[in-house]
Amino acid sequence: MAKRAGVSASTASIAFSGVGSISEATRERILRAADELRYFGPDPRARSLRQGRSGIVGVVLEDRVIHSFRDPITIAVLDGISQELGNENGGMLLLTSTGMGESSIQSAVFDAAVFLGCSPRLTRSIEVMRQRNIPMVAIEGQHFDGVLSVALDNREAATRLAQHVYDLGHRDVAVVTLPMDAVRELRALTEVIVADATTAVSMERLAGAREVYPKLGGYVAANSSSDDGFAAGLLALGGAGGGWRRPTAIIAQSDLLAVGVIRAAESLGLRVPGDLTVVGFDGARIEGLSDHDLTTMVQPATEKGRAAGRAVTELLAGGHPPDAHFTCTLHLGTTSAPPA
Amino acid sequence: MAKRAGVSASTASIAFSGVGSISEATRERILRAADELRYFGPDPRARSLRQGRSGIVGVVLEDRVIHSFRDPITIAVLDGISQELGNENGGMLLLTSTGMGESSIQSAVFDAAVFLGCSPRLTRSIEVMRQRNIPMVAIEGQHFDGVLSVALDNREAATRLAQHVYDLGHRDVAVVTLPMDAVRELRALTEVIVADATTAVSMERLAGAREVYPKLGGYVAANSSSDDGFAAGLLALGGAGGGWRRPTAIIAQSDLLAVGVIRAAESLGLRVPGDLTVVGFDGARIEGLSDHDLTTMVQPATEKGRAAGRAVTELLAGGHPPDAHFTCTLHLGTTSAPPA
DNA sequence: GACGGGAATCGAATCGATTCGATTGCGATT
DNA sequence: AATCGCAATCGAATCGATTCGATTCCCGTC
Repeated sequence: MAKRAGVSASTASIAFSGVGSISEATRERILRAADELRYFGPDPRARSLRQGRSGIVGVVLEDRVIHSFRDPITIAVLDGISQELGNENGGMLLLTSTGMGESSIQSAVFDAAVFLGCSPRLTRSIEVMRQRNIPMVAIEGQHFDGVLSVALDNREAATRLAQHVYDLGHRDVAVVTLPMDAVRELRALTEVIVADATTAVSMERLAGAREVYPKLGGYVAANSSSDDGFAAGLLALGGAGGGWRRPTAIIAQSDLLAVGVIRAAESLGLRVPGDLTVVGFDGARIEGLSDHDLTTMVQPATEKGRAAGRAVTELLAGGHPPDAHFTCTLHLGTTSAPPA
Repeated sequence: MAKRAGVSASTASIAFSGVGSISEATRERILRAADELRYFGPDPRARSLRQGRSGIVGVVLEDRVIHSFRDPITIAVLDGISQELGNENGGMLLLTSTGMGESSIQSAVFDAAVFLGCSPRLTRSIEVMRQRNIPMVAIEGQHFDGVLSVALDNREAATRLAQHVYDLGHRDVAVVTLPMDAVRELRALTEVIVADATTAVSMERLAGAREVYPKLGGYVAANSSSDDGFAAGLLALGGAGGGWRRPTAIIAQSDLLAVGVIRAAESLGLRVPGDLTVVGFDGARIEGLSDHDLTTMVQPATEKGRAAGRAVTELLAGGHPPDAHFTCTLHLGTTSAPPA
């Protein structure tokens, strides 16, 4: 114990933490001695064991880091969380829920967890954390008992957006969805996939759109990126012959996908919105779409993160914050118009 | 101790960790008992105290989370780090070195640290970590004893890039630099700022350019973003009257800044590269620059992250990996041309 | 049949703090 | 002068595992 240096044992703890009464004299003596012995305050590991607090908040991503970080919504959410947590407390521990990553969720040191998306894959981890009394907050995704939820009106918003497309007069419409499960590859959207889907956001947005277009079909993108949107767009627009009719509108489940779809359309010589209406979802201001102003549902991403951060803070303080709900607003851009 | 359930005490540890010999019978008995008692393996905090390992790698950012995440280079580096660390081990703990954040660097639980940029602000934290025997790796930035360095040939690369501009015939050139210190606002570049600069990357790139243009002046951007580049570009191009001559080329210290400068130029009615040559730095493929192919120095960002990740792994295993050096390659795009 | 070797198990020490109750000492109160 | 109260300090218990050395037990060998 580097602390004996001065004189005492447990008094040093008081000198460093400032909790408890201590004379100014000993305090200084202890700090000076610590300085000479190059002791820089308590060991974080021991401290966290004794106190049961580490100051770390775990953030569980659904994707590989690189994919998550390329998504402007995820970044905005992370920023919102960190805004509310502040730097002082500790930090955000990035974890992923992919495959074996689960083990690290169960063996890592943190006080509270925020899930960015919440799928059945997490069932066991959630049980573990519940048993350990670790507060949990899920931003979107499936509901679990004991997990505070920060939600978005994905379904209703998707309906409103589809209704807008419908009102413009479109009847041949296709959808490009976000990944529906752990499989990350471009596929035609089948009812089997829908039935087995585990990604709540994609399902909700699809269900919302199908309120307006009950038989809505299309493609499942490999990821939420402009390139994956491009690939899906090519398929959706370049379809086979026969009785097939090229859709006059495409509903993309994210702005990144929408941007890719627009690129695909233009590469096929189609004009947006003249020959094709494209709508997105998210309201992420994506650079590189200079010529267009995307019609999309704008979601309050940073606010979601902030709400999650606040909830974590309250939960750690022993409070019982309520679930949070956010709503999207329709942004009418220049990428939607009546069919030719 | 939930473990007594079965029978023993320390044997349970063996049952869970798999280290040591144990009969298949007791092992199963213990695991079954644990399951019934809803015991899900050892407490991470206690485990990390005893073992002196938590599996967490601290990543120290220089900026607020939101700024760091908007920078494609930072993201690529983070991805590289996480690729090498793998999910299994634990996770990346995001910390910031801004202001008071230091305290959290010193009190957070982690086994090794990676600095994304390394400024004098970190001096004390580095001393603390050195004393605690925590391996450190710095990606660019100032050199510190005991901190393994992953470096880029910023200076030489900047010289090569400036030489390219010079060879094209440009003599009236301005620079738009990255932030030079903790001050985050747009300012004219003065020698006072240069003398007091703490951000190694900016200084190196400036010094490199000044090998070719000794008196190179310009503006210091508030951050590395397209918007900040736009603001700086407007100032650099819209300058006062008198003996002032509009530069025929602008050297931006990052691609994001360069994109902003191009936007500024076009908003002033200037053509790139007809009326103005713009070069960047980084080689980040930035969407939204569809019409241009930026001339820039391409750096191996993901590779830097990977190297840092590998170094961390080796250091934690007790090895002594060498410093790493990376070099940039000039990409000749369509934004540089001889002056009119 | 005694002994050596190895596997399975247990007890106790340890990791480095925090915390709570107990003790000491000193000045004020009556 | 005895008592009370309060501030400062200390000892010991605790947080929940891992680890090391010791002990037991069983089997094969000479």
